[in-house]
Amino acid sequence: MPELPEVETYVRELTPALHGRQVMDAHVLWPRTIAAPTPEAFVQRISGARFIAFERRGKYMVLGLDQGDTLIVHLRMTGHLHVHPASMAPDKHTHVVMSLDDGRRLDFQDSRKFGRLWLTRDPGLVLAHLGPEPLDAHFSMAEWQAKLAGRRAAIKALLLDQAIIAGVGNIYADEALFLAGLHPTQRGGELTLPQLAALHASIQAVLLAAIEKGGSSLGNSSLQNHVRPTGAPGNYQEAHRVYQRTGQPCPRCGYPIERMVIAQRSTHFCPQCQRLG
DNA sequence: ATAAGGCCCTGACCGC
DNA sequence: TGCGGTCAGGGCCTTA
Repeated sequence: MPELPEVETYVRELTPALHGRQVMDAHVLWPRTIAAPTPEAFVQRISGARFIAFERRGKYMVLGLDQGDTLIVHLRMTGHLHVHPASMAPDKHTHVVMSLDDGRRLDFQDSRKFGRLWLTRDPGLVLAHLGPEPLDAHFSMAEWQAKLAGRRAAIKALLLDQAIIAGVGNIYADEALFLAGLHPTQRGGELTLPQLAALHASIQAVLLAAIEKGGSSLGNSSLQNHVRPTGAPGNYQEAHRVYQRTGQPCPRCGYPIERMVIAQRSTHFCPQCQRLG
């Protein structure tokens, strides 16, 4: 559930905490968390490396190190990356710990264990499958149109496809479709030019507004899906118009929000404001 | 090439 | 109170 706005918030807030910090030592407590290289090689190569660059690509954090490696982090559903005092005991869902040269510790914790870390000299290889960045100035209508042309799958499913557009997940797909007034089962390839333009604009608007609020924080306790590096939650969940608001009145017309399943994902929409056709 | 379904995981929640 | 079953969900993998 951390999607583009949540990951962007992470990268922005981790930058001042990690910039110039050196990893002194690392431990892997759940080996499958390390996608590549082997956990042993991961520990060896990250020890001694210094964080010098901080970027986001889609839902990936891309943290550049000074010895040629890049640490790539994907939080998936419930992953967290936090800087703690070294004296603080890691919680039970902590799978990777990295001791820093300032007496603090960078912990990766993830109750669902779906999150992954890569250490690579070629980040482009890990990120090669990703489609355009929705907030990039180069994300044009022409490219958007081309990506969806001929596609017969539901637009909701296509919005979740990271090769079509990078960084949109279940929350922001539902919110963008509502803003654009599009029914989630509409086939992607059958959208008209005005509909494509409305969706293109809605995706950008909803992502920017969510970044402004530090992302959306949902769930509770150990299933909290997004807590900022500072420990604060995001606030955008209060602005959700349809996501997880089944039965509540549509903010535009008052009709109850409905829920359906598309591509095995719960989908929330207003049947009045988002009509097929 | 595209689409659809399974899988990885575990905490929350429900019914008994 | 406790137990078993079901669900959620991103993205990779397999199958059609």
